[in-house]
Amino acid sequence: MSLLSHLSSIAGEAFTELGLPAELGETVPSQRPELAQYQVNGAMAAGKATNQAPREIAQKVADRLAGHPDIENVEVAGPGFINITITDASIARIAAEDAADPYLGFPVTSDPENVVVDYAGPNVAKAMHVGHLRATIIGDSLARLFSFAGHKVIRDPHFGDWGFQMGLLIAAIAEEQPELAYFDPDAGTYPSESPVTLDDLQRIYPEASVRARSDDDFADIARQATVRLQQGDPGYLALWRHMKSVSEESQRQDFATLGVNFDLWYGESDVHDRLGPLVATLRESGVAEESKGAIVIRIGEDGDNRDIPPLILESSSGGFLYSTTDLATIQMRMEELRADLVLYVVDRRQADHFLQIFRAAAKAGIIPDGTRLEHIWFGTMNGPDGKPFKTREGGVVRLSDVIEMLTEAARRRLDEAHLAEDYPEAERSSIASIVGVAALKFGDLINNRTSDYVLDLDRFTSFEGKTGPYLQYAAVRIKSILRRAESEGVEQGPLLAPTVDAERELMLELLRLPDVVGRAIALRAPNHVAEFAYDVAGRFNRFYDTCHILSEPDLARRGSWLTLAAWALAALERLLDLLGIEVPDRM
RNA sequence: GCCCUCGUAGCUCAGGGGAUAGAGCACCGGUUUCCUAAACCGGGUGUCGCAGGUUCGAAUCCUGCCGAGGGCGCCA
Repeated sequence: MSLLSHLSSIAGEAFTELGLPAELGETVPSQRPELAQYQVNGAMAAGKATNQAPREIAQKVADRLAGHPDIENVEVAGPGFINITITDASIARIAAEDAADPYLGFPVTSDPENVVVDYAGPNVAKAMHVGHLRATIIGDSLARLFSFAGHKVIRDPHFGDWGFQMGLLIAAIAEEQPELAYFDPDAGTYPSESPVTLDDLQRIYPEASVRARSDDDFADIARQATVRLQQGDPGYLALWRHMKSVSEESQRQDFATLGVNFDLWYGESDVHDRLGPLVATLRESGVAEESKGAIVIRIGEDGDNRDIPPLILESSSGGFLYSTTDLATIQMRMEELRADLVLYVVDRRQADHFLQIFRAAAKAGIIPDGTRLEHIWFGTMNGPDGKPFKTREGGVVRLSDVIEMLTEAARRRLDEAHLAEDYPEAERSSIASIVGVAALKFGDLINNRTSDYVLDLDRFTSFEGKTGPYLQYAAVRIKSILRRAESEGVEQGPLLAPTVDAERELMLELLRLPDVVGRAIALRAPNHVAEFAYDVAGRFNRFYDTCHILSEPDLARRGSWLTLAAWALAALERLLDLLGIEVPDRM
């Protein structure tokens, strides 16, 4: 259960008895741990509302709380803070409940929803690069959080495979290699081998993209190619399949390295059959209209503080765009997936795009009441110069290169510190990989989603202090104790009321889990989980230093400590899992 | 030009209208016959960009200004 809601309801009752709203009893962890464990601030707000002295109200509430069996001490301080310390017995009692609960006290929802998480956003012709990193690991963590909370989560990377970028690629390839069968209207059959590699595509696409901006003729050819592809030209489709599959192959590998899995692997092209009918219907109903040769939905509303451009469904050359497929994808997610909530984990720069899409979807009547579409935006990951992370040559940094760099750093750490020297080679390299990925994910997820931050490789590869490996190390230490306990026949016992500070503080920390996870979900903010996991690991490390479990002579105490360690491990592993971080058995 | 986001310790960043604004790194010192030292303990730093406002109370909410980044019709 949530200890804070338990305390809030006790305090709320005290306020109710005074004829005041129960919400005033909201209890939070104390900001002054040397004074108390928890605090209630409602008396000050009540004082204002009822024109009474806040301290008097606080005192009346405190008097009522003082009689509660769970409360050890209650004091009024300052302008009207109510400071609460709970009894060690009640800590142990609630701790025992949470420790035995597979959900660690978190109240799983009784009303599961279908939650679609749209994240990662891989594209044809692009290997995953560091720009995809945040979307991938934030999205993955959010998917894990909603799943833990009991919702039905559908993860879809929403592969970008159907827009103008395809026309650009086809046009550029046609120019470079006009002899290919794909461009011969009479070919009929096409090679089974791709004519291009991912490296080719990564070279061709940026070139074509830049060129189209200044070369109008080329841009026109690319637009026409887009339309021809979308209309089903067999040669273009055959080439498109090759480009799609070489891109996908490398991306799937990167996702596998990161431990990220999807439930669907849909792309823009999968809603292709919906595009024409959707646009036609919207024209008929008057939602969409022609403007400057294109078909658009005007989405401006009264009260807007600026002009918001219309959503373009069909370009003047007749091609469908990103916006069209996105709108059709919403329709598909409503009809086929029955989505109640869709989270778009996409960077901040696309805020206007999603504003347009969401408004258009509402205007088009394709989202039922009660369904929420949310753009979960995040800031940029920058290099040490404060600008988006690039190689020294100015190119994008491949995600696989970053992962490799971190894995190597973890490997060096093992070698230099003479760690794990007697482990088999396969295990050593597995540890290096797990630790490297943890450093990467934690280093990102510890930041507030909405901040830009600097990816400092020195910091990411230090593996000390507030890092992923720090958390893994704490978990590994517990695993080691539990292994030894088992081999020595030492058994876990019932949790006793804590007697030493380090023990009590670890318990109180672990009791926060339900509230922290709930808050992370409500705010769609994995950094709360990351921060909390760090706090738990820190508390455990202090406990580990202070209380030597296996040599404890008091057997009941030893059993209780072992249970506490097992609980801390379960919490750490769960929290790290919510961040998408694995824990090795030893490191 | 309009709009959005951000500005907190030397650096990188947390921070939920509440008390004395916190971590990590860096720097200095200490801890290992004991469950993994990737650990633990101690040491000090702030005009919370600036100026107003709301509030019993503001890093947090509002307004203006300064600075940085981003977005603004057929790219995604």
